[in-house]
Amino acid sequence: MKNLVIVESPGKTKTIEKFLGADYTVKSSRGHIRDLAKKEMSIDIENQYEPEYQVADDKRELVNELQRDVKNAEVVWLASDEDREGEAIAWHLRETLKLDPSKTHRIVFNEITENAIRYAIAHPRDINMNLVDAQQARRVLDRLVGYEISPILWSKIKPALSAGRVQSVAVRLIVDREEEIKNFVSQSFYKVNATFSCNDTANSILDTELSNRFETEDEVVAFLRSLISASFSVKSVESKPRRRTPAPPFTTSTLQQEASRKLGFSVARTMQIAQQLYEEGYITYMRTDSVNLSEMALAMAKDEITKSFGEKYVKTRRYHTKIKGAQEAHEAIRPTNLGNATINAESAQRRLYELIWKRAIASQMSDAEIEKTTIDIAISNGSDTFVCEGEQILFDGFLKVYYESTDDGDDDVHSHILPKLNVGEVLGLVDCGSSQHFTQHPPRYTEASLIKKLEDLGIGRPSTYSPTISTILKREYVIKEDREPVSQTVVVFTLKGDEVIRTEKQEKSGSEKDKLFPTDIGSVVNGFLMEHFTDIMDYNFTAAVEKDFDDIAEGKKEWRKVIDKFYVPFHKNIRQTQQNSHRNSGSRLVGVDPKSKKNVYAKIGRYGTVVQIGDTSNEEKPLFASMKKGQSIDTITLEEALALFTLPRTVGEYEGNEIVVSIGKFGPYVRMDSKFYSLSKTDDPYEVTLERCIEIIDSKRLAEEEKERLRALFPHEIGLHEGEAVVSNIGRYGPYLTYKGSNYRLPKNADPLTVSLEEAVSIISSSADKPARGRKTSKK
DNA sequence: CAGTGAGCGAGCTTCCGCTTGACTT
Repeated sequence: MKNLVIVESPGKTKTIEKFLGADYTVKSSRGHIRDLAKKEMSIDIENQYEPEYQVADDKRELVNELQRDVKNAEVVWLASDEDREGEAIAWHLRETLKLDPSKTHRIVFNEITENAIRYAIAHPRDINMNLVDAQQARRVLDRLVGYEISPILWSKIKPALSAGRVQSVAVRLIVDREEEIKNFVSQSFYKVNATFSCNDTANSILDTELSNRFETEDEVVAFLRSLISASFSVKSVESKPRRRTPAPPFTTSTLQQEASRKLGFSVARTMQIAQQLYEEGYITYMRTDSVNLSEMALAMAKDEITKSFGEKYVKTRRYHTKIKGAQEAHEAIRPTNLGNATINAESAQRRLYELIWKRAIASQMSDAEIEKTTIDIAISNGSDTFVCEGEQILFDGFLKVYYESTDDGDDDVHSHILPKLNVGEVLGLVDCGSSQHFTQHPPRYTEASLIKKLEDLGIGRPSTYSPTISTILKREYVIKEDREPVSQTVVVFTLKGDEVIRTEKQEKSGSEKDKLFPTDIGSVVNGFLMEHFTDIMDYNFTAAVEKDFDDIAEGKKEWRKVIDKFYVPFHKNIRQTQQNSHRNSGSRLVGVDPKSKKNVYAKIGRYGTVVQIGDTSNEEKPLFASMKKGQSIDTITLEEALALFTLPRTVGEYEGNEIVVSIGKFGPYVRMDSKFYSLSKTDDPYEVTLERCIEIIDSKRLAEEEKERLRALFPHEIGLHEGEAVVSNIGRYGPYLTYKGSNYRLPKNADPLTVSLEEAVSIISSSADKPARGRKTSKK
């Protein structure tokens, strides 16, 4: 082997190998190959913050393999991404693989085309140690923050909690927003709407809203009364041309937002499906902060748009990133082949692909031209006007394929054509009324809108957005929940002839789906961090340290000095907080238990939120009970708290045995005759009836009998193939076949009892070249 | 497999950013 090229992502190796020919072997590092050792701090603080790096266990084999390849290569080309992390990966490779500097080159390309790669090979450079140092500073800072604050949380609040530069700010955003919502005072106001008739026979009805809004019922009634003797005429008709411009092609964050709004995908699901599309070669890399499209992509888009929509729809646009701290090592997310408007794949993949295609294509299309018309209608005895707005799309441009959603759900641009009217024309009032509205509190975050906010603040990176959400959910700092709409009384006034009629109606509003709410633990941890680590919780902390990292990358600062300047006061604060702060369980006195006359508290216990009867300082040990889902320290009532102590609960008898309901390690259960039966998610252990318990017991027995019956049928021999038995079976992961000691997965819905021998053989032979998951492979 | 929570003390937990495999019955 003459040349060894090492890139980050294995998805790229085949293509690059094809471009470079037989003299080059392309391998991938699969991201970072080594990191600070996981155990303990692994930073020698006494020795200028010297990091202790270690190859992770699951990277050992890969590193050995690269080591062998390096021995056989004459020249090694380090082709990791062109950003801070990529530069560090190249350096770690050089250090770990002990590469000879004279035979090692650093190259970068941000586009996988033959030209770009050949150009890169022709223009190698050295590893940029300033950039590497900036990465080391970033890494060391994050470790110091995370590994010094987290243990304080363990001792002061609860074990196994965590804090970090990114996750703690993400939680703060959610806690702060909840606080805003709690303090929000809804104001009521009245809108007045009127419908007029005119002489345009094709379009004779005009829906309008009054330019003024009212605060009180009296004002509304007075205004509506004044209309009884009024006449109405067209005061002005104004048309203004407007242009709409397409959104740039997707980055990780905008893809997550749109997939959430348009397809209802969670952030994790979007990334999983995007990964599949990337691996199948359908799209470019999915973790990127760049909106840039390659010249090749621009040309492809132009072709496709010309072919499908005509030349008028083409407008080549080059986008530039405005996001803080963007590193732009990759292209924007786009289809690899813009000629494919869709793909033949399962529904979720296809829908995500189509979204990516539309967004990329639309970004290269002409502006939409819109005419916006505003009609003002004068009231003869008043100064307010009724206003009507309409839009007419003169040229649809990019709207032909794509319109970006907003979080308010205003999803479409459509023509709303107004009647043709002349100034001074007299109009007839058809009907008029007013209804009460309420100002809305700021919206809670969704996964995707939280990521957008973090991105705007320059916090986190495309590769960590989804894992950050997972972390704060896993730590139970936040929960993702729905809220049912609440019914509200709304006052409505209608002008009927000479009378103003007041009515009331019920309106539902405020329903929420998949929103992020802080938990008790999230609020308590946030409060603690805000009190003791104000600087790290500052929304601008990351932006400030990024400035330092940039200075290191430009050689203006030394990374160890930057870290020292941060660490000395930080560590002093850590020591003081450990010593001086009190244990913080978020405890609240709920009331007094009427039976025992002891205090009842709600607080964070070792395993979650609990209610406690009695004080810990007393001789007697207090009683504890876990809170139910949905209950919280702030809102639980004494009654609810005391109700938690009714478990274990005897609900009755069945077959001569006592039935007891309680909550165990694995959730709520029914116990009878020392056997356990889990309650389903919808059953409430405090409420569940004897009848329902019997139903649960019986259905579990039935299910077990059915299992027994099936077990007796398997393994099932389908027949012989080349003298060897083909056997079907049902395992933990669905139906599968066994043949010659290997397993082959059957399609999900296939019936392993009736599957024919031919089908089975074809499954076995077709998966011979690509091993199915779970198939036994020969071990070395 | 069907707790725990006080207090004693051992031993455990934790960060952010790069990137994909593990691979079962």
